[in-house]
Amino acid sequence: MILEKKKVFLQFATKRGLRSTRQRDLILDVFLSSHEHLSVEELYLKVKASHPGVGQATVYRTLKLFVEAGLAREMTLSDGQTRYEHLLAGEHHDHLICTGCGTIVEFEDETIERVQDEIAVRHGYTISSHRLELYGLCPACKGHQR
Amino acid sequence: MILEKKKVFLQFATKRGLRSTRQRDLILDVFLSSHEHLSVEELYLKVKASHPGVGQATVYRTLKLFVEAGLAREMTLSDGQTRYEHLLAGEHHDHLICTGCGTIVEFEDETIERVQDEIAVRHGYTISSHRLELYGLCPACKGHQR
DNA sequence: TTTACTGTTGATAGTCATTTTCAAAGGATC
DNA sequence: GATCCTTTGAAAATGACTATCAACAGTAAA
Repeated sequence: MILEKKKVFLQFATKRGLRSTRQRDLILDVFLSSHEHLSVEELYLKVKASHPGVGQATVYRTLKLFVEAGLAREMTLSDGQTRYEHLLAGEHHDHLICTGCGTIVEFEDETIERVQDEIAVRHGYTISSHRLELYGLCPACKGHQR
Repeated sequence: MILEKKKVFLQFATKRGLRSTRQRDLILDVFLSSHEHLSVEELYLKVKASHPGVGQATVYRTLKLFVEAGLAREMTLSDGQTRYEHLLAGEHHDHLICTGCGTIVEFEDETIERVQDEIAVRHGYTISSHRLELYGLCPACKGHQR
């Protein structure tokens, strides 16, 4: 699974004439081995923890490459930080975000996808992507409420 | 309709002990008379066109007041600019955004709203708001494609 | 209407995330 | 290993937005 993705990036790099460097390998490892929706800063800190020499500009640059390679998806929530999440081939999912603790749950719903297509057709649009975020309180945070 | 909204703002201002100033009246006029999804910068330019003395900090501040007054909604697309759109009482709508020319179409769909609620319940969440954006090419831009 | 009080404004400096710049370092190819 | 040219790290630059603060202007009482 991780190997699979490494191969994808390798192929992408080859096709684009990119060089293979320690930094890119390292950042890819850290990215692939984390399952959260990491912000660039968080990822940078993780990388720096094991390899202090890596600059954050490199992390920014490399994450953009992952997006181009189809390995990652950029997501901008309303907190002003760009996050990157794993993207499995052909997969689409949306997010349920807790406004209390920030927990993000992923979900997928076929009905919504279908209705979206209908709406697009009705307006003559051809959809290339979409973004759906539901904001609210998760079970735990509801409990803590006064 | 516009008068109605002005009254809403007036009431809000009174309740909050805000003073009525030329700048706020002006910015409200410009905001209410534009039907697009304006970014702060765009609105600032419109305001400045007729009244060059107004500072952009005031535009930023005033738009936030409109949100608090329930007249406007903040929306952040992926272009890094905050936009403000009109908000009618109790109304919810989503956006269809052309990746070619940036045109934004609003739509509302009851099925999607209902499915969203179901999903939230399934995960034990209580939804307070949501955001749905569909990105794609509008009919005009599809035509221009090579 | 004048005065005194206090909210508001505009200019500017500050912040924060992200991008650009550029010299030095390091892959890749011969 | 020499050469070429991409990549890197540090720091400066950018862009959107926010905070600061002295000057200004509503407002309500005198």
